[in-house]
Amino acid sequence: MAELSSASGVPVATIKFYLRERLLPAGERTGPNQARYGEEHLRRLRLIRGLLEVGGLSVATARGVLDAVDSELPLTQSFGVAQRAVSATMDPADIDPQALARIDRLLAGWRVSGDNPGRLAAAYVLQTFDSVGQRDERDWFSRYAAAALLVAEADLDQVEARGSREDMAETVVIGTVLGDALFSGLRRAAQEHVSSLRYPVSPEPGRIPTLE
Amino acid sequence: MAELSSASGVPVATIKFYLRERLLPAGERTGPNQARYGEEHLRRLRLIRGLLEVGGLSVATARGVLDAVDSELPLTQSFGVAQRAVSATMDPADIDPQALARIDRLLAGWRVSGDNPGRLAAAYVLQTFDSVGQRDERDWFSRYAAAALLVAEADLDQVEARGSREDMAETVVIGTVLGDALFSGLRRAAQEHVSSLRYPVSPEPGRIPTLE
DNA sequence: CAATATGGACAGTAGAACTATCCGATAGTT
DNA sequence: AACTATCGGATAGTTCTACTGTCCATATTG
Repeated sequence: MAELSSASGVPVATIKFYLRERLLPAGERTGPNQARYGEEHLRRLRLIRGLLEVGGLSVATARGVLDAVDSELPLTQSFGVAQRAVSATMDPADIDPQALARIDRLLAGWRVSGDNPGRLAAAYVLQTFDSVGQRDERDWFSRYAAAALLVAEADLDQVEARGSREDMAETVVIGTVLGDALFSGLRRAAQEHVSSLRYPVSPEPGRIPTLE
Repeated sequence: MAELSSASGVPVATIKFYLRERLLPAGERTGPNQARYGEEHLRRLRLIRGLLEVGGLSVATARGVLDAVDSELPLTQSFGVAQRAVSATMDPADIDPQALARIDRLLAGWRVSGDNPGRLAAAYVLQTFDSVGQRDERDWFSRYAAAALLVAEADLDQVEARGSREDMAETVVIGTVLGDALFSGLRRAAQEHVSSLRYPVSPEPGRIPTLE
C-alpha cells in the first residue's frame, strides 16, 4: 500500500479512505494483514484522482461512475449513466417550460429524449441567462449547439475506436468527464486568441492581473 | 428584505449571509433598522445564484468575479479575471512539460499567453487522459480545439453586441461561467442525438436507468 | 399600546473529503 | 527467539464550506 501511495502520490490514509468508500477495489490478499496491489490498482487510482480533481466529481458520484464502468451495462446506457453522474440532477419541475421550449427549438431535428440531463441543464442555463438580463445576440446559442454537435461526433468516434466493450465504457466515462474540462480549457485559450486578434495588443504587453 | 427574499426565492438568512460575505451590496437605508432593496439587488441576487448553482463557483470565487464586474477594469482584463475565477488555480509546476508541449502543438498559430489558465487546464487534462491509459483517436483533441475556436468567436460577438463597458464586463463574466454549463449540456444532448443516429434505437425504447 | 417585523451579530449545523491515532498481527533482522 | 518496523483495518477527529437558527434592540402597524 505504501508502494501504491508513493507510485501515485496519494497519501496512504487517502487510499484507505478510497478503499473504505469502495472507489478502489481491495488488493489481492497475501495474508491476514497483507495485500498486494498491482498495475490495475494504480491505473484505477489515477482514474479516481482524475474524476475528482479534473472532473470535479464528488466521491459519491465517482463511485456511481466507476460502478458503471465495471458493470456489464450495454454501451448506450453507459452514456446515460456518465451523463447523469456529471450533471447535477435537477428537478424538471423548477425549469421554466418556456426555456425548455426554446432549447427544443434550438435542438430542432435532434433526437434527444425528454429526460436527457443535458437538455434540462441547458434549459436551466437559458433561464438563468434571461433572469440576469442577458440576451442571445448574434446566434450565440445556436453557434454553441453547432459546436456541441461537432464535439459529440468526435466523442463517438473516440469511443468507437476502442476495441472491447469495457474499454468503450471506460472511454465513455473518461470522455464525458474529462471532455468537459478539456473543452472549457481550450475555450479559454481560444478566447484569448480571438480576443488578441480582434484587439491587437497594446505596446506594453503587461501581465493580466490575478484575482484579488 | 423579506420582499427580496420572496421575489427571488432565496431565504432571508441566506441573503443576510450574502450581505455579510460582500456578494450583495447593502440596501438603501431608510432608518437605523430598515433598508430598501431595489430591482438591481434582485438582479444581482439572481446573478449570485446563477454563479453558485449553475457555474458551481464557491462563494469566495464568486466574490472575486463580482468585484471584477463592479471594478473599472479594461475589458481585456475582465476576461482574464473571469477565466482565472472559473479555472482551478493550478501550479504550472505539477503539469508535465510534455503535455504542455502537446497542447502548444495543438494550438499552433494561436496567440495564447504562457499563463493562460485554460492552456494549463487543458494540458492537465491531457496528462490525466494519458495516465489513465487513453489515447487520442481520430483527432479527438484537434476537433475539440476547432469547436472551441468557433465558440470563442461566438463569445466575443456576444460581448461586442453589448453597449457599455459595464454591460460588456458583466457579459464576459456571465458568458464565461454560464457558457461552460451551456456547452456541456448541449454536448450531452448532442451525444444522445449522434448516438441514436449511429445506433438506431432498439424496438423497445426503455428508460435509461438512473444512477444507483 | 401591544404585537409583529426588521436588520444585524454571532453561534451552530450538516455534509464532504480527508487525516491522525490506535491496534493486533506479521515480516524482517539479529 | 526476541525485537523492531510495518502492515491493513477500524474509528475518531479535523477542516472547510455554505448555510441556518437564535437573540436582541429598534421600528412599524393595527
